Amino acid sequence: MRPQRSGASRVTLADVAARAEVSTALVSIVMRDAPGASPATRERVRKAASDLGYQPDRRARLLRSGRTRLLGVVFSVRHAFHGDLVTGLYEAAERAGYELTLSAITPSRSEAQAIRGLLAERCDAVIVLSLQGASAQLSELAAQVPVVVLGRPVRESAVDVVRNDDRAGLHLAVDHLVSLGHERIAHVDGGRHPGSAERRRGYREAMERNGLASQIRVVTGGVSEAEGAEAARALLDEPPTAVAMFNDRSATGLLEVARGAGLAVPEDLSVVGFDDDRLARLGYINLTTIGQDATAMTTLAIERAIDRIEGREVEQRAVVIAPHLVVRATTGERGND
Amino acid sequence: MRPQRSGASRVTLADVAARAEVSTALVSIVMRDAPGASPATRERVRKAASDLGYQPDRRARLLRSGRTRLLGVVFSVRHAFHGDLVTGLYEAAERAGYELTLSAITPSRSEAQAIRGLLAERCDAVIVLSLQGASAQLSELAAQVPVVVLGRPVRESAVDVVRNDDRAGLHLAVDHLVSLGHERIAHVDGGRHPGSAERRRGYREAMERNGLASQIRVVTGGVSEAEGAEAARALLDEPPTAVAMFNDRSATGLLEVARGAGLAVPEDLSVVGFDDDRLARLGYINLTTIGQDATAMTTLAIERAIDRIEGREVEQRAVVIAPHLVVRATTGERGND
DNA sequence: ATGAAAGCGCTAACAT
DNA sequence: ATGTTAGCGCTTTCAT
Repeated sequence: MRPQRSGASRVTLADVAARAEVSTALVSIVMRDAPGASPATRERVRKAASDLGYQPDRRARLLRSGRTRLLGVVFSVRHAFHGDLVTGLYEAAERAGYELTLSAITPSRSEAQAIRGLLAERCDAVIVLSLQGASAQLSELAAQVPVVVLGRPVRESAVDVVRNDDRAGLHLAVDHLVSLGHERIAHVDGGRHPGSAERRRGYREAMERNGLASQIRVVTGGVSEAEGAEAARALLDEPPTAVAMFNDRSATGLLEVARGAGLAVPEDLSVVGFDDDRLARLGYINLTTIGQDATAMTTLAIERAIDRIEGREVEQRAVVIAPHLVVRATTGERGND
Repeated sequence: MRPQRSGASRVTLADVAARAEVSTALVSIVMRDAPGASPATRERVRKAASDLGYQPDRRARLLRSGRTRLLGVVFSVRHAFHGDLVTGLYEAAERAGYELTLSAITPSRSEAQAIRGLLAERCDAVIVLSLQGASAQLSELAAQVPVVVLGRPVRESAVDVVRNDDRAGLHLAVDHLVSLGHERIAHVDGGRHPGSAERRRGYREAMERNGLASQIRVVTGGVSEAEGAEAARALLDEPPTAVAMFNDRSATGLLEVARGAGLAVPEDLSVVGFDDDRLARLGYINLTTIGQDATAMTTLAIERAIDRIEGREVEQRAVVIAPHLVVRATTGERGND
């Protein structure tokens, strides 16, 4: 069977070399901006390449050079925040001279499948944005290739982790509410979601530090709008004056229910989210929230991956990034209640 | 400079062959499930491969065989609906024995850059999910590789298009509202968004067909929640009894404003969205909407791409898929107004 | 059924 | 500065 031509421009280095009347090695040098070619030749080769519409074949290039300068990224199509992270990863990778190859987790494609796909591409390292997935898999993977987990706390000692400081995030949220005069501050948590335990702890610590230990009230929530809405119903019997939510999505669900029940925000109820995702920034939601520094996280993740690839020593496996408070319209001074 | 080992399992075909005591050609045959090996050998080779944790190198494989069986997908990290499409594409590609490689459009990575990245991977075809981007680029691209545009109407005759029937979608929306007794039915459009013109036209046609030409009322909207909210304010002066929105996101914005203004949904106002995206399905939004058949669209897009790759004749460049009505909680019988 | 050998498009030694 | 040559890991004739 003859190889398909598939209508594509199968222009090779050799074609460019022939047209520029030089050797293929020289063309390779020019295309890579490597030293060892006269300006005149460079000029001529570049012209020939663009005349022919030449595109270097990444596979051949990388096959030959042994390393790929390719970073695999596992992400989920369901999380808006992953989109922000992917954005940052592309930027950071480009700065470092690396390429990115994406592999999605979907409802019908598991984290394991996504990772397998990446391994076949011979990435130099893998960055995992997934929120769930068995940690054991990660250890196995880490034996094959350096792994950096982004945003999720993992216990595995074989992988690097870059993540947000969830405890500090809830300290910020509670302190902000306290500074507005609130005392009856509840927390709707993330249920069994990874990270939920740490945010809960941050909430408790901050309440205690502010002398509000007796006011501690944790309601089981979750990651979704619907779970936030459900938690809201549980809170409504005896509404607090403020609530720190597990994330922005659940905060949105709570807002909807609270307003439906006739509570004005922030006059009757102040609400703080977590993530600062696109949702929170929407004009009509305009949610006060805890921002994760996506740029810092992605830059560090890429840096860390490259450190591993290039065999540099790394002092600590986990890097924790400080979050920041974003004040918008859903928090205000405690009213007379 | 020695090629980096990057700590990875650099297990090759040759290693497996050595361990199984056969030739590399035979290992290749077994790994590809190609005919020409005895069951006993197959068994032995497979064992050797798994003992060694062998992973075929896709680049080398594809480099040699000339074609890639690789489909490039350009998508945007900002659109939730693209996530659904990517999900479907993975499934359809797998059924067809093709691999997918993703290239994201982000706020800092243009459609052109995303496409360039794909070309360097020597995909056999490219599927573009982008909503914006210059059509001229697509023609250029189409000269290099078969291109299928998914979901966006394009005038370019050089590319294939698979998309939803937007006009039919608005027919469904209006007919549904009419069947509930509504007459004062407005439409908030998508502004300059591609596809907006066709949905507007569908709305007008359906209104006329139902003898409601005099009730036609089109308000400029957009694709986002904020734009929907703004349109809502424009409508509130003289609220209709029902409104067909450009999409689910803008419908959400409108819902928020309408409820804030004391309008009950669906008692005072019925609302129909468009897309049936995750937003619409959320319990507390529960939006009646027009569903696009993501599965059909993705299956057809993959089919079409493969038809082109394999040089089959294609009867028509554009395929239009029928949408369907999803009735949820935001539409009801017209009240006494 | 199995193996030897050529070569995909490219890069990296080594020549000149 | 430029050319020659030998592979990277795999698939694919073509022998056996």
